[in-house]
Amino acid sequence: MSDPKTGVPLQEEGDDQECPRWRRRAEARPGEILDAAMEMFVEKGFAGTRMEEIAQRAGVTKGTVYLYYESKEALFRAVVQDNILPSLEEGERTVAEWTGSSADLLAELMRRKWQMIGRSRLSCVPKLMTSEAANFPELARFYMEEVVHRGRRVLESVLRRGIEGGEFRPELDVRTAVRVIQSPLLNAVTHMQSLQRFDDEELDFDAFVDVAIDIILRGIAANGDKDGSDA
Amino acid sequence: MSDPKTGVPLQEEGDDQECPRWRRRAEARPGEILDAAMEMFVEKGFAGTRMEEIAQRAGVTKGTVYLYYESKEALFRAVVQDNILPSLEEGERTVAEWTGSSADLLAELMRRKWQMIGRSRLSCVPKLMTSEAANFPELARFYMEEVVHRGRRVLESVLRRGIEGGEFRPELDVRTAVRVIQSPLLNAVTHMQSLQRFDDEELDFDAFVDVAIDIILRGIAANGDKDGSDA
Amino acid sequence: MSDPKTGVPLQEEGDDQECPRWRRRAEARPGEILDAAMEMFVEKGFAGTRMEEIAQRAGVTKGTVYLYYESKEALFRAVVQDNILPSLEEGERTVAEWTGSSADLLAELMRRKWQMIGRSRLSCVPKLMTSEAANFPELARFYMEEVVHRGRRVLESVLRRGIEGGEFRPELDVRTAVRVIQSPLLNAVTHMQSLQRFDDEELDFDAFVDVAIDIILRGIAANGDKDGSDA
Amino acid sequence: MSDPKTGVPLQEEGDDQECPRWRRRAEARPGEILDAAMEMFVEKGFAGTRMEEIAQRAGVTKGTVYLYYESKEALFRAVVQDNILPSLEEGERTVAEWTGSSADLLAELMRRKWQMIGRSRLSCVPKLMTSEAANFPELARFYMEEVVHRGRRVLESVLRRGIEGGEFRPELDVRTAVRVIQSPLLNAVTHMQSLQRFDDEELDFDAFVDVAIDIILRGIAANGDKDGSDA
DNA sequence: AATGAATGAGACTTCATTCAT
DNA sequence: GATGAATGAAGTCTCATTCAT
Repeated sequence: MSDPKTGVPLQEEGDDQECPRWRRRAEARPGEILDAAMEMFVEKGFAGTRMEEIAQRAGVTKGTVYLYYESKEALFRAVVQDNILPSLEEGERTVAEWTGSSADLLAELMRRKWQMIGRSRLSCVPKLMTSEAANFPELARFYMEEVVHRGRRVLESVLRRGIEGGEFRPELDVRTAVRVIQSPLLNAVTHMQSLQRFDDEELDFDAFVDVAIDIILRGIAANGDKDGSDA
Repeated sequence: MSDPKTGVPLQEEGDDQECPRWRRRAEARPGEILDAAMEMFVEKGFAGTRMEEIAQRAGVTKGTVYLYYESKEALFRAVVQDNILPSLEEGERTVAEWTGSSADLLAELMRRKWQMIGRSRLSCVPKLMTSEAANFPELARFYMEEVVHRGRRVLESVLRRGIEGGEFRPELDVRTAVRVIQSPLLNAVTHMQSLQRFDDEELDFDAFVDVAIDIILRGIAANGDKDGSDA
Repeated sequence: MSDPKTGVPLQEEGDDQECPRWRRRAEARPGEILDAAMEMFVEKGFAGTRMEEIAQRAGVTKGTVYLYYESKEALFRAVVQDNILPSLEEGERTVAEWTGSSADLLAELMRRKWQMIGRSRLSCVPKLMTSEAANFPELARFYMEEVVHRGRRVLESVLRRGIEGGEFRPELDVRTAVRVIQSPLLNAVTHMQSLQRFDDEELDFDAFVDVAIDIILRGIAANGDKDGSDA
Repeated sequence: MSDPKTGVPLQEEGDDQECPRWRRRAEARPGEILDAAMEMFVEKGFAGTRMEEIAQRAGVTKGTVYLYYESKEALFRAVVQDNILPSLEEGERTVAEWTGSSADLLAELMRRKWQMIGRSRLSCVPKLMTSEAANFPELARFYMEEVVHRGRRVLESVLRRGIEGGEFRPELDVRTAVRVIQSPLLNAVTHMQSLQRFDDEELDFDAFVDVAIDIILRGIAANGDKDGSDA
């Protein structure tokens, strides 16, 4: 969780003990504002969003937003950071604990990521960072290092493990392959947050993930083995 | 080409007849302005870009921009449309005329698209439309129909042809597979236009396209045939 | 004393009769708030001071200030009036009762005024009125009449008495001379409240008063007598 | 002259050569705005003045002010600096070149200062700096050093010269006396800029200066000589 | 065709004031 | 009596757009 006031990451302070009734509502505020801001930023972009719209959508007035976030920029940073942080270690743990085949691990990672992204607020981040990178260079660097690079490392380790186990083709250029493998999900999420509503050809996202897994696993499988994770 | 003044698609008007010497230079203006606008819009987004920055980058003053484009919105529409239109029929012609294998056709299409996109101004469009869709709904619909859907139709026809010819797996869900297949390139282009500069892990785009083609062709190949287009 | 609520001058109302124990502390509040307000107004000016700063400095919260003063303006008026009123008749009494020489009386008045001003809260008033006159015309008129003009009358009477007694030069333009005579102290007080802290050349205010008295008394002394009050 | 944009002192640039007709007006703008700002700042203080009022008084609109001054603060700094700078060396030159008596020199300096201050825009500075010192500490320091201290040095040198020449009393505490001597004029100027309009007792400023000179010169004169500069 | 001074609507932000607790 | 969350009017500043030259 980041400090609502500045948007800077923050370690826990244990000051939640005594809490008058009427603060309950107050403490929910930053969350409501954050959600409203996220939706607006995704829809209209940072510069295209008015603070008043965010306030309205959160059910408060302009001034109230400033009680919790000291500027529009701080609010944007908070949207990105608060939505990223909870999901950071997720994938790394799964890989470390996995005992099955590498193909199954890869499939599992993609499905899980899909679930997490698709149904949580994390899904806004790739679209936001793509759109606003140049306007928030600090944040962009943070995102690249703590999210993108870390995500790549995880996938690379899975690929190497699969190659060593003879599951995946040994001649694969691991670093490049990882980027290819990430593409379908990344694309789907971004599309969902922007052009989706103008696309009259609907997409069954669960089916999409299955097809992506299928094609990728066949695409990287070693010779004799062309079974994807779901026959 | 769209009418510089309104940014609305336009069929040729034969009004170039009388053309004093000094208009030559003048007619180069819209192009310079368009390029400058494209760069700024990609970098900072529509709302985040100031007309004066565009003018400066184009080497003119603010007022001059308004001689050619009647508003900031018209300029944005012109950037998108003028960069889209030239490439529209491209793929369709290639498919219609192709006589080789479907796998080779698919690989050729991807490489060609890459060349076109990677080296032309078209590459800005996916990023722009992703970021600004909600702010330009008309344009978004136009883009979805005339570019995205048409592009899908082309790839679908290639897949069907490959399936009929026994090259690709018959059980493929064609419409979904198309979206998976498009992802790597789409992703690469978008990344290039936004987060790339914050990514210290460089990427050899030509290699990336080859790996993507390789994985995809293997991923969709029918049983006995797992050769990608370049062994 | 002015009514804390409105800042309007007020004759005593006998409403202090019933007074529970816990009001004791509460009745100290206006004083603390008034002092805090005075300091802030002197430092930052009326418009430049925030109610919250005043509250903080007084050790209460914003809401509490409004329990005692109905608006920021009322608080400002109270600062000025409450600091002026106690000192109003002071000088007049001294003159009426004086039996010594006029030169000594003048010196005594200046020293006493200095003591009163220099060490009391009255010293903020000239600076405040100089800075905010145009924003508080009512108050400015009140100040001019009840303080400035009354002060001039007092000094004029001293001068006239000295002239009649042959101590001071008879050709003196009394009304103008009074203003000259007032200048050094007025200036010192104002300087103390504003630029003093940026002045690295310190000033011994007691010595300053002595020098001022010395120069002035010599400056206005009649022929044979050029002794200041302190030889 | 300070750079209109930032308010920072500036050395001359000789770029006035070719000047289209319509720039004439434009180049007068900063001056008009500066005058308007000066009047408003003196009247209402820095925080109490609205940019729109300044614009209106200068006969332009809000936006225009920002073409010439990048912020309200920069405008304030420009008001102070542009009004101070022209008068800086003035007094020092007079003293250096003087050949008459020290008493006459002192009287001349005071009269000249009065003329300069009383009739020029410089007169606003003492009031502004007194009121806003705490809000513009940089400027306050600049003012103290370049104006106040320099002014004191000049007067001190005159006093010392008079003492050495036997005109003024040798036991004078020069540094303190200087402050006493400066008071009347300083006070008059400040009063004129603030409380004057609420003071129904008018003051003949020229007479005031004469009386001040008279009292001061007698006040500091050595024994036998009690002639002011004007018998 | 080109300029750049000027405009003014509109955005971000602040802060005096209110009020439920 | 005291609090501090909430409000919304008002102020600073920006920038798309216009227009005289």
